[in-house]
Amino acid sequence: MSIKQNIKLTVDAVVFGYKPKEGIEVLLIKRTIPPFLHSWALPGGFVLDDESLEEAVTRELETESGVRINYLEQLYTFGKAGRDPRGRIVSVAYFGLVNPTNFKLAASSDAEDAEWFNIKDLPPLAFDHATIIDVAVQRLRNKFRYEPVGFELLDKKFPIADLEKLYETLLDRPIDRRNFQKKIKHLGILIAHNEQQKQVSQGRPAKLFSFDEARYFKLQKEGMAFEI
Amino acid sequence: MSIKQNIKLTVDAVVFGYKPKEGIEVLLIKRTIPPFLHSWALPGGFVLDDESLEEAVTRELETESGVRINYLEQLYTFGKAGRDPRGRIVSVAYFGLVNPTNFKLAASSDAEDAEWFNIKDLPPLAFDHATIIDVAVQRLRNKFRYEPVGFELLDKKFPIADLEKLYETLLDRPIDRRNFQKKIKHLGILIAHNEQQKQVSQGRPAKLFSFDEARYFKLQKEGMAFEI
DNA sequence: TCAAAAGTGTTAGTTTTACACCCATGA
DNA sequence: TCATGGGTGTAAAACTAACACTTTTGA
Repeated sequence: MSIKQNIKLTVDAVVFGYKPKEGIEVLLIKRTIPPFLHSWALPGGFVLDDESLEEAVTRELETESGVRINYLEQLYTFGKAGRDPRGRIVSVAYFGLVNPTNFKLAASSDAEDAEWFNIKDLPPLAFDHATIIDVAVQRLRNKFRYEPVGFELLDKKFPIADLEKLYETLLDRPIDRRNFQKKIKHLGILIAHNEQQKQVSQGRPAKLFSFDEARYFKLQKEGMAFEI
Repeated sequence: MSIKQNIKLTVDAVVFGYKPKEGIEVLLIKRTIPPFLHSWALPGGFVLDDESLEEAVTRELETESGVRINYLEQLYTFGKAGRDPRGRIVSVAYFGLVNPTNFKLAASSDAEDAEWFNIKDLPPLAFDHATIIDVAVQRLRNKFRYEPVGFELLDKKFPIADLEKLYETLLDRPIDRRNFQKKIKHLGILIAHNEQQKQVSQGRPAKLFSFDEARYFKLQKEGMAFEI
C-alpha cells in the first residue's frame, strides 16, 4: 500500500451497569501507563492488525477489567485531531450493557483498578472520555424509546418494580405504577413466575418476572414506540 | 508513539437524494484507480493526517462528485479484516442527504463518472459498499420515526404531496392523505405560502409549503414520535 | 398493629383510524 | 366536459393519563 498515513486506531468501551438501589453506573479503569498515568479512563486500547474491532474491545475489556460482555454495539468514532497527546489517534467507541451483580471486577496487568461509577458522579477522566460517556448516556436515554431495555441489565428474575425503576432512572421522572405495568404487560415481553422475591426489606414480597426472550429480541429488532 | 500498527483509515459517504418521481437515490462514483478499477463505489478515500473525519468526507465528496453537502452524520465504522484487498483498512462511513436537483454532478480528476442510482436498482459495487449502503438505508428508514425528515431532500417550497410521497417511499406503503396532513400540520413544522405549484402535469395546482426551520430543527434535536 | 411496598380498575380525555365528496385546472 | 390530482371533516375505536384503596409481609 503506497499511502502514507500516520493515524493509529483504538477502541474504547462504555459499559453500563444498573443497580436498582444505586442507578446507572459506568465501568472505568485506572491507567498504569502514560499519558494520563493513574487517571480514570474507559477500558480500551489499540486494535491489533489481525483482529476485528469487536474482538479488540472484547479483549481489552476482559484483560483490563475482567468483564465478559454479551451485549455490545458500536457507538461512535471519535477522530478529532488533538484528542490524544501521543499523536493522531482515532477511537471507535462501543456501548455495552451488563448486570454488574454478575461480575467480580478484576483489575489485571493493564489496569491498576477497575470500578463502577455512578454516571452522575464521575471522576476526572483521561482524553476525551468524558465526551464519549456523554454520547453513550444520550444513546442509552434514547434507546428505550424504540426498543425494550432491561434484559442485559437486570437479574434473570426480577420484580416489576426493578424494571420500573430502571425506566424512571432513564426518564428521570416518576412513572405511574399501574400505567407502566399495563404498558409493559401489553408488550408481551414478560413471563410471570410463581415465585416471590426473597425479602430484602419491608413490605409485601413482589412476584418475579423474567423476559420472554423470543418476543424481547423480536421487538428489539423490529423496533417499537414506547411512550409513558 | 511506540505502537506498531498497520491499519489505514478511510471515510466513505452514502449520500441520498430524493426525487418525488423516481424515489430515493444514492450517489456513486466510478473508480479510476485499482482495486476495483472502473467499478461503481461510494465516494470516499484516505483521511489525511491533519484533517478531521468530517473534513475528509466533505473533501472527498466535493473532489469526486462536485456535491457540496450540508447535512452529514456519522453512520458506522466498518473494520472487518479483509474488507479491502490492499490490506487492513478501516472505513468510517457517513450518511448525507441532499436535494439532487440543486446539483450538477461533476465527476472530476478522482472519478470517471458520478451518478445517482435508485436504491432499488444498484450496480455491482466495490469493496463492502453494498453492505454500507444497506446500513445507511436502514438508518434512513428509521430516522423519520423519531425526527422530521425532508428539509434537506425537498425543494425549498414544495407541495405537501411531495412530502407525503417521501414518507410513503420510506414506509413502503400508502398513507391516507387527510390523516397525513393533519399529523404533519399538527407538528407545526410547515409554513403555508400563497403560491401555487406551476403546472407540471394535470389536475388542480397544489399550494406550496416550506419548513419552519426553527421548529424543524428543534424537533430534530429533541426527537419526536412519528407514527402513521 | 403499624409501616412499608405490592397489587389492582375505572373514567375522562386525547389520539388515531377509516372513510368520500367537491374543487380547480389543462387537455 | 372530462380526466387528473388537490383540498377538506366527521364519527367510531383505541389508547393514554389521572387517580386510591386493599393486601401482604416483617418489625
